[in-house]
Amino acid sequence: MQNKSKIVNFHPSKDHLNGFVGYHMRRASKLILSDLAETLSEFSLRMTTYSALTIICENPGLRQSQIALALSIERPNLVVILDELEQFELITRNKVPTDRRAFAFYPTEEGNKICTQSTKAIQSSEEKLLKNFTPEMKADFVHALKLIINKGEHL
Amino acid sequence: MQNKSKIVNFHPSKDHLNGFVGYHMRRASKLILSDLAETLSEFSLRMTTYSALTIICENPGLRQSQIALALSIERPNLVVILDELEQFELITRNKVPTDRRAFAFYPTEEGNKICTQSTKAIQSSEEKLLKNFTPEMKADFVHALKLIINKGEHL
DNA sequence: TATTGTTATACTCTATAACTATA
DNA sequence: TATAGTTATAGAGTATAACAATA
Repeated sequence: MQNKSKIVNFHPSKDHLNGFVGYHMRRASKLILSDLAETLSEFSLRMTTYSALTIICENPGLRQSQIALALSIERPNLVVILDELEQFELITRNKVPTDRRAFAFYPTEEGNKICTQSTKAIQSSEEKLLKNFTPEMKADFVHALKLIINKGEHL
Repeated sequence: MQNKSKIVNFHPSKDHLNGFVGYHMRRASKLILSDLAETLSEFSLRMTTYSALTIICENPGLRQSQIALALSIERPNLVVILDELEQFELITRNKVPTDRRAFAFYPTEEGNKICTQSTKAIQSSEEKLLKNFTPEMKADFVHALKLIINKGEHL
């Protein structure tokens, strides 16, 4: 505690790290993502498996490459993620009649259930973490994040 | 390109991932941090070594545990980071007379130079990445990130 | 006893090259 | 020739336990 106050003292307005998005992004995302990971662990999910499950629940029939593209996950890494969800019987991997190379993914009943439950859990844990935010601030913040994401993808 | 438009079509307003900070945080920070990493690689720096160098340049005499606390880096991981900066002769590791366990860190002349140069490089690369942001939006965004960081640390 | 810095280690996330089977 | 999914692998970043030296 006495150490903490020292720290606060030496990274105030004067330092030029303060203006940088990337610098604060690293620390803020670490906090948010580890909070999220903790919440999701109750459902045996990770950030990546949760994202994949959700996008499949909301867009049944998606193929692997589409999921990878939508979530900014490299295809090789996605394989393990979908394996995991399939092992837990939250999704099914189905051959596509029109393209024998491809698989289409659908949520199971349990998958839909877990998706809904974990989403609620995330909502309440995020609300705790962002309780200093007004709804408008939160909306602006998410909007800013989306701007960054879309910007980067259209380079 | 034609695949991209499909993707955009299936993750629009309806999906509930949209409201989540964590979900977008993962993708946005990946983009920003990899952009940053690319810029810093010109100076043989990484995000962590850059942060450590900068905080040392701005607060000469800091000790290892203070740096770790300030940057949210675990002490064991910081060892390697400071080793690297010392090898490149950007900082010096000095014994503290009053506490023989501790080390105090100071930037070298070269360290200060690289710090200034890399900071300028980051500024211009961030400006490109955030060119859709007004100065006010950027300030609000950084403010939101800081709120998250301070919130999490005082739990 | 507690703390500073260290070593060793492990786990996760991410990225790339190369393969197979289909198209 | 290109694409979908896969395998193997390597590199970061991060986290924890245990230790030596010192407080």
